[in-house]
Amino acid sequence: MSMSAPPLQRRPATIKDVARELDISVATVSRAMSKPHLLRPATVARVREAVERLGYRPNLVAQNLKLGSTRIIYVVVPAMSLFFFDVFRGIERAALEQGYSVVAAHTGRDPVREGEYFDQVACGRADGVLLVSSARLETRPPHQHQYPPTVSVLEVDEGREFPSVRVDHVAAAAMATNHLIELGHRRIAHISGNALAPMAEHRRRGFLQAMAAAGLSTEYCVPGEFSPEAGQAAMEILLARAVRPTAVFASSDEIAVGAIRAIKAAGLSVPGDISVMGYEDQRLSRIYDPQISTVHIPTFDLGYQAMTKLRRILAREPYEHDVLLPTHIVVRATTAAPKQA
Amino acid sequence: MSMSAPPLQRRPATIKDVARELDISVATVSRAMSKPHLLRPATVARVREAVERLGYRPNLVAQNLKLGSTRIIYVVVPAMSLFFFDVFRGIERAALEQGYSVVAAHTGRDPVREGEYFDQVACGRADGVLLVSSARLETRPPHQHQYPPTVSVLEVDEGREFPSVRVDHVAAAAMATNHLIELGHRRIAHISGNALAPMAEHRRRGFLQAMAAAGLSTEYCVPGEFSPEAGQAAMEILLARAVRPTAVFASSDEIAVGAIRAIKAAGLSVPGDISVMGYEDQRLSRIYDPQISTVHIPTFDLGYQAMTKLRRILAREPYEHDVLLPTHIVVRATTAAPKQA
DNA sequence: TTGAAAGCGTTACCAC
DNA sequence: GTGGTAACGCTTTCAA
Repeated sequence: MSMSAPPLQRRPATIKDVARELDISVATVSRAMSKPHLLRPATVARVREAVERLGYRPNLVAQNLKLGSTRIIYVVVPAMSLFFFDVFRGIERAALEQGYSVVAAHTGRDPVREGEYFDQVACGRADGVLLVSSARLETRPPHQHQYPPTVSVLEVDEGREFPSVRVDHVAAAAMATNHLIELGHRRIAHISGNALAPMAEHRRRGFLQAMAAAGLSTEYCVPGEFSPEAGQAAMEILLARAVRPTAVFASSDEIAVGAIRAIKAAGLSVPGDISVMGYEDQRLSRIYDPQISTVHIPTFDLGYQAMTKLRRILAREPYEHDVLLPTHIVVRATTAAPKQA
Repeated sequence: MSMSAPPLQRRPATIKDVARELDISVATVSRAMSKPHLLRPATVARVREAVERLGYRPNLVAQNLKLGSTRIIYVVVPAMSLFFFDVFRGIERAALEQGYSVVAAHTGRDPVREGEYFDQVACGRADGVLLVSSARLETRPPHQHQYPPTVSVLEVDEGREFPSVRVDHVAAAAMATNHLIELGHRRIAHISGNALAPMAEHRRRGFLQAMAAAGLSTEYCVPGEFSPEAGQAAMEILLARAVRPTAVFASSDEIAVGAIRAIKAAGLSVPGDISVMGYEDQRLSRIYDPQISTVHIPTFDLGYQAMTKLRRILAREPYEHDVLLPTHIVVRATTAAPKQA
């Protein structure tokens, strides 16, 4: 095995090196870089040449320290799923337009790591955070001291009450449940998402409300996780019941995929024997065979508007605290009226 | 619409505030934070209390400037796909163990943005970069001055020759093609990935080599992109041929999904009429119905080992320049012998 | 065990 | 137009 020696890394050139090289002051070099209109064009040209020759790049860390701003935004995401990355795309677009850089900080739904990223930003690493959903309040470690400018995306953050751009998951989940009820279903199951995710809780709540309003039993409500595997396992449990449900509202499209697998594996058909409703309208729900009926969440816009709001906050412009975006149902091939009404 | 006023943000406490509060020197406060063993326990306790009370957090930017290190790694990813995020998970795990923070920087396969992230790191924003695949050489803007410590993951970066941890995509793609050949297929198609992605090019090359070695025609090799939509469109073109292929090697699982959709839509069956081979072994290939035969790429290990290597480089320890990890074929439900041999 | 002060690489104010 | 220099918030050497 051939080992390489560590590469010799010469010290990067600083503003002083450039100034010394040209026998001018560092102030002039600095101005040539950021405010060239204040200088004689000839001077700017000389500096540019020397900068090129020495390979000088301004040290961003020093710049940040002096300026007190980084123009970086941390996007804190609980998990790496395509759903969250659709939100991220919207954020990225807005950031690009507004002169910010964004980086994604992944927490794996761990409140401790979430706290660490908040700390980094509070300590000057970035100007603000976009919190894409988050951990449950009760699982969080006690009292962070002071939060950096933050906007919640996709979901309110109960307890901290950050400004938000979100959808009403309770209402949207109720809407999905009502779609099933209106088709004529009475025994409707729900497979929920991760116990720690507030979004999962809110979707479950919407299901319970809609069922209660229709006077239906909620005995088919089972816990799950945001993954096809968990969806499949939960559905298998549901199928083992003496009296099976005729429809299931899954807390996400991924869960729906798992549920459909389980139903097919049991020799039943979708939606012939059992209807399946997803949530999120991920690309997966359009691609899957059969295509999945689901609830559309305007992920891109959510991200775009959240970043825009954060910019306003940082610029100390007025903003609306809580912004709600609309959702709607997308009926595809996995929901239909029950066989025997 | 109710507008909130900008929140009044009091200046965060600095080390000086704490020192003044206790009438001690900033040096002592600094030591109490990072080298408490050098101080009288009573002093440390007093400082701790004041820090708590004032809500002081050391400014990381200032710390970084002084120390010349951030302990942050930028993970530069070309696209937000689950495939890349499996790699990211491995990186994260290693970083956690080794005391680094990682953030994901997304380029959307844009060489300009890739360059910007490199610049940020070269200017001190992070200690190094993990380049997960990258843009093609010819599409890159000319001469960046000096690269920060970088490790290529998943693929070599031709032209810049960073140390790497990767797989041999040419060999792996040839392996996949040979699987189809060994099953008895002769008219084998290939749908390739994004033209700008080196990985797509290498997989295509592997296909061409294997076909040439078997003396088979490569007339069914068509361009595509790493998405189900592109896979579907490409497959439709292939199906319109006078003589159809009996098997197709897709450059990714996502492309395979699209191809399968097109085949089914044409009233044909997989693998009865046409076999489909994927690549990457994403979770999708296990979840899809039918489950997709594919090439397994050890994404997690790739990420883990790349981060470990980068740590060695930063610590100026010796390391192996180019590390190759093995791949293998996973035969599932989409490949079989052709109908009429 | 603690304090004074230099210095990390910038920017911006105040002179000239 | 350009230069000198203080300051951003921290760590660390040197002295005491």
